[in-house]
Amino acid sequence: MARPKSPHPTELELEILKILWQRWPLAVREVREALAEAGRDLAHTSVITTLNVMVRKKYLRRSMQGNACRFAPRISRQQASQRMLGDVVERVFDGSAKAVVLSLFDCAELNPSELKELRRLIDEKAKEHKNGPQ
Amino acid sequence: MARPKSPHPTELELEILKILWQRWPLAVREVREALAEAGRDLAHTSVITTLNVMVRKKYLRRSMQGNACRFAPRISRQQASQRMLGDVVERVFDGSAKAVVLSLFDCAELNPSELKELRRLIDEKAKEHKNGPQ
DNA sequence: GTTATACTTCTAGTTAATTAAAAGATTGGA
DNA sequence: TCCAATCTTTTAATTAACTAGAAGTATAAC
Repeated sequence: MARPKSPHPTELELEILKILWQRWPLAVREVREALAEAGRDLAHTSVITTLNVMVRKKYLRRSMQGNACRFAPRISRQQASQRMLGDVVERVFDGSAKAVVLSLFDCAELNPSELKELRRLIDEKAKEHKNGPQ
Repeated sequence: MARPKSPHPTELELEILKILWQRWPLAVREVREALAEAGRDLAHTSVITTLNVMVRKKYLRRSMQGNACRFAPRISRQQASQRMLGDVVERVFDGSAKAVVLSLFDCAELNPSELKELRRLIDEKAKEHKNGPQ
């Protein structure tokens, strides 16, 4: 076997998805401009190549508008985030949500109001559990 | 620019780190056996190559025992996990711990006792905040 | 002393990811 | 009509990751 392909959007692919999650469908030129604004200055052809790869991977959908292509996301932000987090939870933390939260305390500096917010989220989830998932 | 190198241990590298976090230092043969037990059956030379790459990347330390090499981790499990999670938090969730926890609810099925445990963790963290970090 | 064993280093082949030049196609104006 | 602009497709170069054969070295066995 050789280099295995990433099961998730790569760095550049994620940048592109973030752009398209905000606004779609976009022409290549528009994607390129947004990337440049985000500090990623690529040749037009580089952007096309990457977009077409992402279509092959089913991250994007491609449609034609005249002679130009337009691209739209095929996976939602929630879907992608959840899969990427789930992968880290499994692979790195062996599935332990507790370990994740503990690590989160260290890597994201949380102020008291954010902690309060988190507790509220958990209480809500616990209540939902008691009443059965809707 | 070409393919950028991963800022984190790759899949295989993480598998190896997990083995060495449990028990170290290990000879190549021992690492190979542990990998095989985990379902990853590699040639002896493949294991050496990877281990040496990991030394170059400073993930491992190499020492000699007679004519054989022995390898030990140079980064802790906590360090690695935190960096990998932190990266996902930044890149995927734009730094929002709240979004991470919400996603965690969906990707890790949490039973009521686990939720209770999580709340305890948060309360503890909040208290620590009130008293100032030690 | 030669041979088998156990280890290493060296070399190299494969695919994914990133980048972009070269070339081809279409359209709109001068 | 032909040229310029604007797209695309095709081709290809580079590096990381993964894998392992070939060859070299040293130790142990007979």
